[in-house]
Amino acid sequence: MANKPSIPKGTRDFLPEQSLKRQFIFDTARSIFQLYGYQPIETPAMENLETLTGKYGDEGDKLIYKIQSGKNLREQLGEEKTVALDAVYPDWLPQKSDRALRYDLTVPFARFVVQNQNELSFPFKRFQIQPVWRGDRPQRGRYREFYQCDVDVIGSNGLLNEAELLCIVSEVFENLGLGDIQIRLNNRKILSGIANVAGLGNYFSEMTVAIDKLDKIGVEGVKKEMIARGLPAQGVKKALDHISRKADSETVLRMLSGSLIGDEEGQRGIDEMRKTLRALPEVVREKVEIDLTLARGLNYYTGAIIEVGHEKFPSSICGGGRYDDLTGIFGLKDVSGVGVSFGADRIYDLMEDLDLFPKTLSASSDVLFINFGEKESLACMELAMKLRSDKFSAEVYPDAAKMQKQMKYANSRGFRFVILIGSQEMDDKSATVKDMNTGDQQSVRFDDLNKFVFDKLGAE
RNA sequence: GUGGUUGUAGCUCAGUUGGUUAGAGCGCCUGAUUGUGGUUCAGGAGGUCGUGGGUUCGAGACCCAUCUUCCACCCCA
Repeated sequence: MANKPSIPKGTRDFLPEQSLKRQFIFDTARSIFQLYGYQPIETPAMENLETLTGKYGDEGDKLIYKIQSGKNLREQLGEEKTVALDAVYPDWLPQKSDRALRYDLTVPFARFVVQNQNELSFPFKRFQIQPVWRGDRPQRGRYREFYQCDVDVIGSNGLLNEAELLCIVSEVFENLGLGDIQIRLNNRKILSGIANVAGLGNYFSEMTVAIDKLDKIGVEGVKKEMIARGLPAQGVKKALDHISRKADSETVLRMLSGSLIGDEEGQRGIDEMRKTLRALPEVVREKVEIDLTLARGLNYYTGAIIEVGHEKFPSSICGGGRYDDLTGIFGLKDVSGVGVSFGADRIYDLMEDLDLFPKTLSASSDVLFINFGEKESLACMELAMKLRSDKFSAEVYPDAAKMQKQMKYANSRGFRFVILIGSQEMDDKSATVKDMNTGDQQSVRFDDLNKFVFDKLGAE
């Protein structure tokens, strides 16, 4: 082998054991999504570049993976003519890119809805479990290729949707064994109201970016950052006074309602928040906390914003919100949506740290037939088929390899039973069945094999 | 994108101020046990020290570049 093969930075291979754990997360999410009536869809890994650009903010745009496609100018013009141009624009000529790998599942979903609107009935509830790509620097919990599990409902303004999504969030994590998460809820309209009242209406995005770091760098840190970004000091102080209030949600909302008098948008936000909370079943409501510092960078959110964190994990493991006009960009007006996205890979890392995956996931097969030669192995093929008809997993070792090698394979793969059928057993029409846990072995008639395995496995 | 960090056997890691032939544990292979794994014992294979340059009589170690790992920032699932 000349050079060791490798994979791109920030991507990973998954061994069977890891893959099973990942499947567990996907399966858990999928079953909850379906329980709430969401339907699966899939979209292509790549989108036209123009579909994605401008949707994620300046920072996001930089992280979109562009795919070189179409004919670049060098090919069109020929090597000779490009030499001069090359000197002036060194990275312009070779790059012609009009496609890109998807950055998330929400924007492609908006595109999907617009494109397929005639086939869908609204409100349309879908889920989607697929990989996305970001040209980020890899770090713990951040990869360049990772899976998102998205649930969205589009074509409905009702706040019952927000409530339902919070229920889903709660149930998915409960089912994964991650009951001790923090679900934080905020509303962009409230933030907007605070900005207006504080006289920071023109600095909305600067303000949100800064206050989002409040739990990390503290009030003073945020103040410094906002002033460094050029916000008027007076407004900064005012805004921070509103935001850094701590109390139970009803009290916070009442106080906010007082301070945002006269600001229509802010009042609407408060009202939405109230209605959302009121719609939550008690078991879910007690897990949701209002966090006025929650901002979220994605600029398409217009109402509720949701984020889920865990104290043992540095970044959010799930997030989402309401977007009033994402489809508008693609030509379909007045269709509002809400959704959340579960970061499967971050959830995986966290669950691995906390040792939360069920032990039974290390799925081992039930039965291995030792291969003693052609004639014997053919009998094994028949018996294996019969075992599988009763849903026992069974394999026949493919080569008549040394016994020791076959037994070692059985051991490392974790088979529960090894079945030996050599010339002796062929004559007797009964198999030697070895229990790999105890080491015991006994003779079982071919006809009684299924029942034997059933009794043994059923007893545990 | 900015700053730092890591890379030695299949895996986890030792390797002194630069100095002969680069080590350990685990795993793997062979045998004790030619129809019995996991335990035990004996033996064995496996490394151009991430890659490419450079300094030096001499580089796994020092310098530069590049790739990769992890971390902080930015941002985010």
